[in-house]
Amino acid sequence: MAVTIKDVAKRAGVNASTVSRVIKDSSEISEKTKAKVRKAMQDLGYRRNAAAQILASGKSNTIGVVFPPVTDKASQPFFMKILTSINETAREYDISVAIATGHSTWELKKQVELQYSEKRVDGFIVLYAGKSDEVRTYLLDHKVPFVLVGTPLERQNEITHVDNDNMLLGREAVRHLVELNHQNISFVTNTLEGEVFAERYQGFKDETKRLGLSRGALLMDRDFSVTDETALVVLDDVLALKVVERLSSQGLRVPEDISLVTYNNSIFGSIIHPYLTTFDINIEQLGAAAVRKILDLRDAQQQLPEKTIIPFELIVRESTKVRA
Amino acid sequence: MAVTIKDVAKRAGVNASTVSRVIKDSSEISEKTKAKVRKAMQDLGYRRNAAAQILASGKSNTIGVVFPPVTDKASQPFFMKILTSINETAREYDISVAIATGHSTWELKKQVELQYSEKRVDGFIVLYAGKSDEVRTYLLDHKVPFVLVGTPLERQNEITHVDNDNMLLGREAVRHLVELNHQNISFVTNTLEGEVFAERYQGFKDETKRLGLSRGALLMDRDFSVTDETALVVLDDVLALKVVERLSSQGLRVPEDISLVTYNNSIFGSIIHPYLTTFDINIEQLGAAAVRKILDLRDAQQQLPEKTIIPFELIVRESTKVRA
DNA sequence: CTGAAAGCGCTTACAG
DNA sequence: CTGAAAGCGCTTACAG
Repeated sequence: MAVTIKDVAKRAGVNASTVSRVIKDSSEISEKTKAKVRKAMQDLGYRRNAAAQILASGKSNTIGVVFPPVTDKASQPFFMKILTSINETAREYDISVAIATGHSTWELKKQVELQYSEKRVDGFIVLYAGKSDEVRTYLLDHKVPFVLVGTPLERQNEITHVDNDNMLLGREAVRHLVELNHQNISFVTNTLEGEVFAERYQGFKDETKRLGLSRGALLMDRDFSVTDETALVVLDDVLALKVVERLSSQGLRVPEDISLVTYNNSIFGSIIHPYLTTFDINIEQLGAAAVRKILDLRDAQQQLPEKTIIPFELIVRESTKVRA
Repeated sequence: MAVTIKDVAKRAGVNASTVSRVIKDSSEISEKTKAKVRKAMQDLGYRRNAAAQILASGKSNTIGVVFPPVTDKASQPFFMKILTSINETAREYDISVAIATGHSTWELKKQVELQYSEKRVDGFIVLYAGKSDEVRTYLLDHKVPFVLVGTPLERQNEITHVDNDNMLLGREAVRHLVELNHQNISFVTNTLEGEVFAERYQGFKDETKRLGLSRGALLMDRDFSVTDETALVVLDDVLALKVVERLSSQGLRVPEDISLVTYNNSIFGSIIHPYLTTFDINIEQLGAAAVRKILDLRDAQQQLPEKTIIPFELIVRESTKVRA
């Protein structure tokens, strides 16, 4: 059958345990022996058997990625992008990725529990934050290592998480618009829930207040309309598309009549004109940082929960301009 | 540590091998013994150790899902949707899912090779079709079980694949428009490559020809414009958004002046008006069928490559109307 | 229908 | 620096 450690050992004229040590590049082994063994591995085309290694070592070297329970939400480009980034970073550390998806938190919890109890994974990266749910409760209760992408609304102090600074994101949007000479600025949202809205809006309010420009939030619903605004901060790209359309039906053009800055830099922002001025939230780094954190947690190099802030970048495109 | 098969055996007063047989619900074991053993498993909270099972059985019970090499492409909703569907179907069969992502076919091939040679996966589902590449060559050359989602352009006869009937999809689009009394219909594309374009366009041509309405394809580029068309068939949702915009800038409104039918029923089609009339290609079923096929292949219940056709459904929304 | 035993391919104290 | 041995937790012929 396949080439095993024993075959390599025989060919190299050493013991199997030595081969094992060479595989993990143990500093105990002399360079000479290492070279000899590596040559034998080469010659034979040796590949480790993952299952055997996991069983013997007790480490799965696999992390589970938990998607949000709503399938619709999961089809946003964000998730595929971060999954790619997680997978690539994991590979650098020779770690595999398993996934948990489902239509409800109950299903998700079942999967998470199964994967962990069958020792398929060493820990999890959870791709949704906000309020606590069954999944998180399970992880916390059973002291399973995990990191959250986003900011938890509860027990924030006990959860290692990775996120952008959404408050700052709120403030910076205002700053950009004010630099373009805008004064009458509103924040547009289609939800009042979730930590993303809460924090971006808070940042928006803080900054407008600081500048003496205080305004409220506009809810994007049937009755949405603007009054004297010359600029808007919109919660995300997809919503921004709808806002542009609505404004247009009210005879307002972006950016000629009204400027608009939004978030996420997803593909939605650059399909049709005006291409959207948007904050890139650096999904690649979010994913990479999440992987590093979960590995730290697993190896207990760091036990205290901490928050990692990922920088963002303003992408100026067509939806904002200087107020005349 | 964790509860093992031995603990269960002791508690149930049987041999470990009997417990193992109960786990896989072997017909050799009496119902009485099964009940006894199951009770013991319950009491002890037994969970199998996945790695041990894989090592001993030689089956990983995991399938690898290979994403296309371009990250941009991978962020289309299609991929996350099918991944979800694959994962859910796999779960029904007690199968895990591993993923392979990368920026180049070379990276992808490296991963695929690694996963297979380390015996992490039993086979693969490849999420992109078209021309052959390193990945597919590797799989074919090494006789690795795999199924393609989409239609291969080469060696089609040797590859098990799952796809919609794109030719029929082309014809049906014409049919829908003709039913609405349209006669001057063109096909709009932004690429001349790929089997999706080739087949949908072929179907379009066949049907228009049959009806004596023959027209060519319009390439969506800088110079795009229509002449006497009253209806268009557009290659996909995202392109359709751009087409609507371009038409609008030429003073043509959809569907008042020109009808438009497109494909994929992605989220892009229902963000802004006109919501697009589109064919739902049934991604869930594509994923589910792919899983079943790869399991069949693995278990060699069926060795001959075959094509599985997944049905589609026309979703009529706002972008098509009866020609006055 | 059930048990005893060997084995899957690694890792890791323990010795030297 | 290297080897011999036990063990990780299962599965699966082989016997009876």
